[in-house]
Amino acid sequence: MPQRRSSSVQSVERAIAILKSFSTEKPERGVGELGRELGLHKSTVSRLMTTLERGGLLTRNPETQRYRLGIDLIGLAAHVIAYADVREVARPLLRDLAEDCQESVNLVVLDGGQVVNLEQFVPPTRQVKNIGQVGRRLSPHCTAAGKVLLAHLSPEELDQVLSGELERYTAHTITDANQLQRDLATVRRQGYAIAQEELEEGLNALAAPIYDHTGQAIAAVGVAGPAYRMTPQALPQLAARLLDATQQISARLGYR
Amino acid sequence: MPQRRSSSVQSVERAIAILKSFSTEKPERGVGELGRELGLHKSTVSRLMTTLERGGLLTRNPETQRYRLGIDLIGLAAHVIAYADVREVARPLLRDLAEDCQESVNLVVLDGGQVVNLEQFVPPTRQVKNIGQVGRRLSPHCTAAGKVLLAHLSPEELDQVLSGELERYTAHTITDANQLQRDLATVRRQGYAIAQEELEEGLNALAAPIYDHTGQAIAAVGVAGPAYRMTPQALPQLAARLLDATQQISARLGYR
DNA sequence: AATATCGTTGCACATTGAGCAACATTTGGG
DNA sequence: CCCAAATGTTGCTCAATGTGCAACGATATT
Repeated sequence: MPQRRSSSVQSVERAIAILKSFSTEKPERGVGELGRELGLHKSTVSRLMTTLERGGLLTRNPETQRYRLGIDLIGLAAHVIAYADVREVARPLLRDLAEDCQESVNLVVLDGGQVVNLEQFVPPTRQVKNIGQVGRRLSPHCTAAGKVLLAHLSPEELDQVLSGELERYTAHTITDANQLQRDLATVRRQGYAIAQEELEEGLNALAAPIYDHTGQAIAAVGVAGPAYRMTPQALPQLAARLLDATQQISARLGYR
Repeated sequence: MPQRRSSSVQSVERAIAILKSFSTEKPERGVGELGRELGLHKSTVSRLMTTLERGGLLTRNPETQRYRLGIDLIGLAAHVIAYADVREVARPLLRDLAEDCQESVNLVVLDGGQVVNLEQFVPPTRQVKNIGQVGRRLSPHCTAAGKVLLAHLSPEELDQVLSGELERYTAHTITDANQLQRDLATVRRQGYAIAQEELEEGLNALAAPIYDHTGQAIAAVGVAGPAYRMTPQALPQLAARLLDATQQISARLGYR
């Protein structure tokens, strides 16, 4: 009696696991390889992948016989409405922001208590090219953008999100709920958030909210860079530039 | 004996059908509604959708109880490597192109013998906002961009694609394979394709190829607009501007 | 209040999916 | 050059799993 999780469809669960096993590091995957990783028989994986391929969610590289994520995912992603407008509106402004600041800029939202990266812009000169970051999920308490979004939740929603442990990532991560609450109050007051090496040593970030026409903070924009460039002295200027961008975006979404 | 299609997983097929049932017109869907549409029992659909939600491919609107496509699809789409570079490189240039031409611009690729829209840019002034077009599939023979891509296939691949009927959409649709072959030769010669009301009455289009560093035509850019604006007299100028953009993109991808 | 519509859940059956093993291919090494 | 190891696909078989049914609780509509 395999502890059947209430009303879930096993094969679909597995199919999703297969889709999610692809990443920037592993953009192409084989049947046997995945079978081992997921603890499934290769025949099972083979059939699941064949089905996904028929559905357009996977394509196969005719040379290597291995699979890649399929183009139809792009169509599906395009219909993820929730934030389609924001992305569309924000894109050009964030591109400029990234260029002006010469730091990488992210557009994120809160989903299921986590911060999800919708879009990333890296300044054209720095050829870092970490496009794979899009879709990445992070804890909100250690991210500037996460703190911005938390700061705009209702007390109940916030409690919900903070009910669990606050995981420690670095020496500077805020792991105490009360301290975080105080920090969020500051964020609300000054209109933007700062995170100094709270997620990763040597990584600082700034973030500000985007409001839609109803006044809801639906997304946040973060600017992140190495601590030696994003010094306490440099932050005010960057923050001003950031707020300029986010306020424009909010305005174009009908805010105020 | 339900004619079981060789080694496909039924529940996964159905899950994919559910995902694909979302569209710009129907961005939110309910269990019963979908059950009727797909000919499945609501309990079945309920369980499938619950599973998809757990996997992040669906979200539910807490107010209406209905489902939407989930944010994780954005992450998956971001890992569809095949054309990630092209999109990234092409975006700013195509935005400018759309603005200059004051027509809508599309970035498309060929997949499974069909033309798939990867990205669409509508000139900012015209608030048409048909973002839903992304992911749409069209027949190649009646599209300017489709003809560009067909023109760059090997003879065998081309035969493969043209093996079926050429469906007629308007009086101008090319439905004769030989005539199409001649048209494709013209496309190859002049470096771009024209489609005048071949897909839709009153809709004209231009398209040109994008080459990657290996010299392969991996994508095409189309400019489409109403026939009364995209007149035969206006086309040469537009084509020049289009080719300028596509050549720049190709160059940035390492072509030549 | 009464009725319709919604989505979820326990139950029971058999359909469907998964493991096994054999197969056809390809790859790499000795 | 051939053997060995790994690849992915397919018939077969059994039972685990997914599905339809029906009953339920919640909302919405009249």
